[in-house]
Amino acid sequence: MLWPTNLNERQTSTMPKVIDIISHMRTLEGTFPKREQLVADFVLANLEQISFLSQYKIAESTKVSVATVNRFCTTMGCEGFRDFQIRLAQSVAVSLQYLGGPNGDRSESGQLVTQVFSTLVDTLTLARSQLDGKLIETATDALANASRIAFLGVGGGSANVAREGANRFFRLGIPSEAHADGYLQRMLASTFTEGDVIVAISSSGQPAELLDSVAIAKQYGAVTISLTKTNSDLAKLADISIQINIPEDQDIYKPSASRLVYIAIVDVLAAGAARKRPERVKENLRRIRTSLVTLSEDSGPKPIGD
Amino acid sequence: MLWPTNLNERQTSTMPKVIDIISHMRTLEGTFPKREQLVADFVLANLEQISFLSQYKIAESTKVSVATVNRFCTTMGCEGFRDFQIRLAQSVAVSLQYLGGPNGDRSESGQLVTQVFSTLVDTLTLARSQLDGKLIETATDALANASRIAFLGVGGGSANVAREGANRFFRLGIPSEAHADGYLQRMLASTFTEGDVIVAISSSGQPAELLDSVAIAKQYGAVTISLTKTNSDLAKLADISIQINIPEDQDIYKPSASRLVYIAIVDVLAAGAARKRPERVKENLRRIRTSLVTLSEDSGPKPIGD
DNA sequence: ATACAATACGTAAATTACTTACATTTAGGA
DNA sequence: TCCTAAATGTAAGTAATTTACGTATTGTAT
Repeated sequence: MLWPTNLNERQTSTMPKVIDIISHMRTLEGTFPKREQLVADFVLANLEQISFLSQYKIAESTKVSVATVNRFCTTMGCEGFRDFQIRLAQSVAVSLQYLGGPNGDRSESGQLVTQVFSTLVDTLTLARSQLDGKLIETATDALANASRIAFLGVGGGSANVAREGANRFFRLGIPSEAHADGYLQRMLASTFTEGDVIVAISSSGQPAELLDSVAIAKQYGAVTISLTKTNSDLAKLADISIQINIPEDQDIYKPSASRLVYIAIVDVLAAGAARKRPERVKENLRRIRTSLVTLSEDSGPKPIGD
Repeated sequence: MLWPTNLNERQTSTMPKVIDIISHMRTLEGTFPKREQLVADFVLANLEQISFLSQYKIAESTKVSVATVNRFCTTMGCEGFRDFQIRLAQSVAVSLQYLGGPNGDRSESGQLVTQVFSTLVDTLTLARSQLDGKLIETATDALANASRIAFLGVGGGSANVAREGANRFFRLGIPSEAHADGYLQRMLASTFTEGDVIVAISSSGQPAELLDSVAIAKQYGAVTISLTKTNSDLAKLADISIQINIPEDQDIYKPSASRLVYIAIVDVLAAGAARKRPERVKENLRRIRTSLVTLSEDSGPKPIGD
């Protein structure tokens, strides 16, 4: 536990609520009042330093009043600035643990790399906390027993995730395809029936072609799984909905981390399904590996399918 | 003084990543003055709480004066109580990391999720440590100024990474395409010339079509960037080689994390290139966003391209 | 459009916490 | 025993945080 466990009533009053304050901050991103948002931005941009600064310094740097900085802390669910400072220090320490800390690379590019990677790690952490084991269990069960699977996605990002899905699952010996075209999706959906599984992927959860396809497939008895935003239309429609709530970064120069999270979840599903049908998987992977060996002489263990 | 004290030094000097103040305290055990030793004992006995207590409370509990508590902090090599508190919080957070957090989800699926995600995070960390800022700088420079870019990949995984690349870069206003077919790749490569950039992606770094394509494009004056295994043929061939050494997991049930790392690196490149041409990027993203708005009524900030 | 309510924000006072200076005590050695 | 230096506590001084309150801004219902 990161929080005081005895000594005074700290413990009984307002305790663990916030597990990882950095993720929490990203979650709240955009919901802050204007000036507090400035503080949030500054904090995120100076994670490592914040804990060693005073409220006053932060107020100065962000051009807001000290009180606003303080309010920002309470908005974050902390007791006050002090409390916030400590919790942030802990979160940062944990993150640095993963990222190798303030290593020598202070160049602009080095910072860029760090920034992108830490966002990814943070986002992965955030997503992981939203995944329910039971739900994954249900989903992998359906997938492992599917007679065929279609991964549907619309738009660059989701379409690629869909391809990844197909790419993973056909290796398990389950006929799998990915489609990004709305008409094809609907047509395909209408051919799906009992024993088949549709996986609809969308970070917005709104595209009409996906909603239609899922509805159609459902009607004919196929199992529908969605991988999408919490409470979106798509999430409500599918039989099994893996719902993830990821704050999209407001920095338009920074690629969104959500695709990566989706791919990670697809990985989880594939790994889970693989465990449920070990013999077939082994045999299939062996065959695939064999087919690749002829393509290059080097015969060491290598990633399957580049 | 053990650690750098002010902010500027903090950044430049080689500070230990995570200062382990706890073991430092244990090292000094016994060398403290009598009353300070009392403080040390108390701190070690209440590690998790200390950071949320005030000097007064500690002085009270240990029956020493506030000044002694403060002196204890300076003998520990800290600036003062504040500094000590933060550092201790960080050490404690890191220690607790290893002891397995409040991971409620002990189901088999929950563990599966944890396993996949932590593998990913570990792999990302590993990759991050192998990335050189200067190289990224060179690569983003070339990309940002490219008149067109082709992302080439072979096989399911790399081909998808290539698509991701194209998907990212066309948003920046740079004509970008992705190809997975060996013949197309070679044909395309022969049309590339000065000002154009080829990005060849392969986790093995051996596919002949990639090697050929890179060689051809190079010959006609295009810049070639590779994203591949350290010291592979492809890495040796390309002008700018981003080399990553990732141990492929032997657990065949566990999807390989390398694709994810490659995508992360593509993200870095895209983010870096975006920063180098801010105006064009902003305008392009605005246009894309606008084009999407008509597709769904919700107009809040959303990921671009689902 | 207007007025009312709610939220957001800054100023300044109040409080709390931390630091330092100095006086007193203690311990060890000549 | 006396002297010195280190150790400790007291209390003053300083810095930082929190709270209270008034103004401005935003949103909403009439």
